[in-house]
Amino acid sequence: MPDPITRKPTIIDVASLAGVSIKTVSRVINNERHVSVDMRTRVRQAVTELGFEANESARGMRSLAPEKSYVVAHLYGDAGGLYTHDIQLGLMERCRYFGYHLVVEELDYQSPDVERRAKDLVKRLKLDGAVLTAPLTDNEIVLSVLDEAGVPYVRVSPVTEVPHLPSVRIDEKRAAYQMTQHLLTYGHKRIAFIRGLPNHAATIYRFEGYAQALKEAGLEVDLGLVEDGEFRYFATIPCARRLLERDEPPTAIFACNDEMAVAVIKVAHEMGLTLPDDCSIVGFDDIPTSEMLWPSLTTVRQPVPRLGAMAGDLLFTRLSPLGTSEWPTPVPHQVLPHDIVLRGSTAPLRQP
Amino acid sequence: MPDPITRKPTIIDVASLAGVSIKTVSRVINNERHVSVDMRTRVRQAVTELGFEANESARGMRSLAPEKSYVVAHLYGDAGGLYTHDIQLGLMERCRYFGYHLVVEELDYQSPDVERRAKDLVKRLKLDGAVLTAPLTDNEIVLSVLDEAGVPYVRVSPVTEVPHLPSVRIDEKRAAYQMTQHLLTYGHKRIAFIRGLPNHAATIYRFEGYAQALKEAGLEVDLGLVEDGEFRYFATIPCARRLLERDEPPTAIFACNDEMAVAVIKVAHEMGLTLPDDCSIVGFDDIPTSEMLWPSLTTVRQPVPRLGAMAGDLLFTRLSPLGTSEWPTPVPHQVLPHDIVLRGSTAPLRQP
DNA sequence: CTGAAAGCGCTTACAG
DNA sequence: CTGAAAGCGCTTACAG
Repeated sequence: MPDPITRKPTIIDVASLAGVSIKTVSRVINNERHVSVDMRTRVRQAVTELGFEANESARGMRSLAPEKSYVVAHLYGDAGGLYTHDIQLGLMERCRYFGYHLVVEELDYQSPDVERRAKDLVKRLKLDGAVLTAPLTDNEIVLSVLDEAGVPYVRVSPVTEVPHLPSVRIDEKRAAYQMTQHLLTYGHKRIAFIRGLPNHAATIYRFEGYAQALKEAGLEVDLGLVEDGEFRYFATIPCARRLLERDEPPTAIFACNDEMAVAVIKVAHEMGLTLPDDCSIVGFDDIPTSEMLWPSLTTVRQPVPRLGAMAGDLLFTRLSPLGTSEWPTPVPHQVLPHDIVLRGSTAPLRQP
Repeated sequence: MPDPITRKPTIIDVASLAGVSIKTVSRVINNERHVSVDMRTRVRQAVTELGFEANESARGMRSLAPEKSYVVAHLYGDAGGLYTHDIQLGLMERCRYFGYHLVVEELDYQSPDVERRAKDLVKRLKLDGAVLTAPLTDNEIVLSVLDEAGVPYVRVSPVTEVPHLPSVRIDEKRAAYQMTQHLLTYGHKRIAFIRGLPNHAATIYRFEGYAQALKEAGLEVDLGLVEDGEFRYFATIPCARRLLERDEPPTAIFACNDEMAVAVIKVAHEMGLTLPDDCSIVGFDDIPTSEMLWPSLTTVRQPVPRLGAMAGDLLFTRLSPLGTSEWPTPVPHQVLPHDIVLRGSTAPLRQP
């Protein structure tokens, strides 16, 4: 017989110390009803005295209700960027509040690896839930892995809204429409647009808003003024150069995220242009850098950490003990407000 | 008897289908030796035919060797910042390579909460390992929780090196020394220094390098030229203003991270100073913004993602099947190389 | 190389 | 309100 001091105490040790059956111990540690106060006290005391901790494996073997893992995942598809980090910041804050832990997983949506990795994640960690950001929000493989495993998830800014899948986003199209109107109001007519990666709501709807504003102003989208910057600084440098070196350069440039707008400002500086007089430049997101620049950047403020926090709130409300393990009806589709932040990088069109 | 189609298949189902004992099935699925090829094939076939998956709870109940979780954590103490994100970027890449998942946890080291949260994390997720960044690297509570749970960890840029605890860092002091020398070579003598948060190696050793370079040049540290910017942009704005509005303003400012240097540049612009002629400004880290600025920032390039990746490599090498569950001897203390990146924000001292 | 039996630490289902 | 017994799906230790 092993030394009782070295062995981890079991429910049997607790029962014999408290002088009750193991079933009673089980009832107490699981907070079941129908236990007398006396029993409860004696068991509680024995538990603390022995430092007893229930063996989760043994529990998991018999329990019908699978034990909650208290782990949720943020699944994202694009390596870097402040966007990802800010979503995590907001989500993390809610995780802490609700007592969950956050696992972050970058899934390469173009690789055959996705399915294996997603499945491994779900199985190994027994995920209680997930938050998806672009472009995984619309990735059929990832969604079906989660669906099959019964893992509830919230999509942040999906391309396609699906009625029964909760989502959180801003009104991308309207924001881009308003920003374009701001430029039009300043008298600009030759307004270039720099797109991000395809398959992102941020690219698709922002471009739509831009196009609609032009159209309503009686202007046409000039595809010669549309470039693809992949959301990234370095990819945007040549785009900005092409635009600004045209015979008739645009008088305003709308980059559909701030990182790309920063690249445009840099190129303009290098070319010796005076900002914002020679060219108005606007971005989208309001990353911290935008305010730090000179001139500081006119942009759309998207409450990114709040998007993450809101996604967490939806998830944790459903996962709470009171939750019905169903999404509420109607399924939530939150649209958070954005702001048009006017700063130093835009100015009225200079008269020729 | 339940419908065999709805029930998850067990080792018994596999055994009876394959016509062997459950023990043989156990041997095959655990890749033990001493099983004939014939048996092995029959069992394998039955496993795939039934879609059998071992029940981890049942396994965990008997197994002596605790099952690996394939989860490691990045524990950090300060909310935001690109540094944290870049560490994760590098670490994540190694996680993927070695087949691990990454949980990120922000622990408020000033709250009594830390211990409870750290313990919950270790227990719930059965962490296989952890990577710590400042200021948790030197937090006794967190370290002891990990030690007691037997979770191996790697510290990134700890304040105090401990021989038996692996670490990864750059030579902060030498880098700051070199950067200060760069300013001295340009003829600067009134060089201000902006510190970050206390308890960070980044604050302590960078200041030491600065002080040593001054001393060797026969100069003294003027505490009137030392400010505390908490590593953050907004906290640094008033510091920069105080410095630049002095009767005898510094001719150069060394901010001990880039975010603070960016704030200095912003304030200088707002005051109408010409950069770098009126004031040379340097930072530390080489965040992406530094290159995007105008003028772009002279700084120390710290390979942050590589620090994260290296921490991961140390951890995963120890966790690998071949690992001895001990750190190698001698315990690794990696010092990665840094670069002094000269850009547009520094210039020789203008002769009065 | 293979198998029959015991038992891990709990929860379930049933009886009182 | 309490308990005695069975059994979850595996691995361990032992026997052949």
